[in-house]
Amino acid sequence: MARSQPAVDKRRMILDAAVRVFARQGFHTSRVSDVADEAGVAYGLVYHYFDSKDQILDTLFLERWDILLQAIGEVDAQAIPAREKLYAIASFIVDSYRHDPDLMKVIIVEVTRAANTFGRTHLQQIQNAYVQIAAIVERAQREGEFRAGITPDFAALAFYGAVEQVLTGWIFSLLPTGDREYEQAKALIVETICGGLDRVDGRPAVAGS
Amino acid sequence: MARSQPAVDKRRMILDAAVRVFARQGFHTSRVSDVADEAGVAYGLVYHYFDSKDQILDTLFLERWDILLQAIGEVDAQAIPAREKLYAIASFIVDSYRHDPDLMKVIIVEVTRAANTFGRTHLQQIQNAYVQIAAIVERAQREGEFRAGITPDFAALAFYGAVEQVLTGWIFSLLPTGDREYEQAKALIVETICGGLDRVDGRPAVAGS
DNA sequence: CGACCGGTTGACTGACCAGTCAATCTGTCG
DNA sequence: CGACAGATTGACTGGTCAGTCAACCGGTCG
Repeated sequence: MARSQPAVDKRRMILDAAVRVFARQGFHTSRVSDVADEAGVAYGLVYHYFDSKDQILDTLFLERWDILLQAIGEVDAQAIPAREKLYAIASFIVDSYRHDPDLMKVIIVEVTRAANTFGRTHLQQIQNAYVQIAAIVERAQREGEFRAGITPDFAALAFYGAVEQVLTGWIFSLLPTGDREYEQAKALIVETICGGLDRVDGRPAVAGS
Repeated sequence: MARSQPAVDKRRMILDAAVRVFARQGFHTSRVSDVADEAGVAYGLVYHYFDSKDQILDTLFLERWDILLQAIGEVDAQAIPAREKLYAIASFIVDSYRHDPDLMKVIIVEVTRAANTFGRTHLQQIQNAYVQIAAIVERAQREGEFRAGITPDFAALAFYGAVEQVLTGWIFSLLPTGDREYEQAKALIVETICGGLDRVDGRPAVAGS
């Protein structure tokens, strides 16, 4: 068996296995032994690399959320309309789901939407995303792209809420999945939040797919 | 001690105690003995009235969700614009929170947002709400009040997502609470989802409080 | 009074599982 | 080689609770 000097990264294998197990069974019905088995590793090794079962989930969440926050920051740094910024953020999150649905499922279901369990610990981190989105809205209002009257905090909540709700719909098979659906969702999220549902004379309807 | 023939309703006392305990500690860190103690009742009596700890939560959820579904149905039966229907639904949910924050916290945090635990069992029931909201949107589109192009399912998701996200904000103190805030939230949810964030010439900004 | 019964009690049990730890393995370096 | 260090193993322990159950209580009825 070809293996490099430091051997295969067992820590990484445990994290990857944990994603699969947590996605399949849910965090709190997963036993540490399930994760060890899935990783093909002895029970005790999990505790060589992690202090606790919780810490595994913390690690998964923080790794990914940092990437998200950084992506939002980069989007915001570009000189493009706010609507396009929101589209880029929705895209990033949707594509994250497309690329690794199990990981996103775990993060959303077990952390983000579980605010009284793990979310509690990471509330600050989660809120960072809202704050960044609110800043985008606030600037767009100041510059006249978005109308005033809707508080930026609120708009951020609604935007993030829509994104999370759509992912949740995919996760629990309430919505069809697929490349077409992913692209359509990005467009519809932005179109709903920015354009609204109201019919406004002279404003064209959204183009189909 | 004055007590009527059938004695005080111990079953109800257990349910009410459960709401307080689950809201305070979260469902899965609450012990059945915590609920019994809070209700001032012996441990075993809980199992006289309920088959399991889970069934207590199921009961709380179903009781309340039925009321919500019925309220949505009644709203939809009225001959008023869709925008007002959505406002009435948002009002109902927000007022439910105002009236009994602990109960709504438990329902949202432990059931609605916990789709892989309890939500799984009640997915159908939860989805009923989406379906009813989508029907409102669909009709409004057919009648020209809402523009076409945004699928009703999607609009329902975004609307419900915004409401749930706001409640979550209150529950975890990310948003200020209070009568003013509740009224403002109702208006802003509807204004965001129906009116959108975009500035549209000739459309007035939202009035303040 | 005495039998009966639903409501009520709380000690107890059985299962489960996170986390520990002593032993073993593997590789490296002098 | 031999000794040391870090990686790896998995049996075991301690604590936690959900759910059970045998006993008890207080009212009702014949």
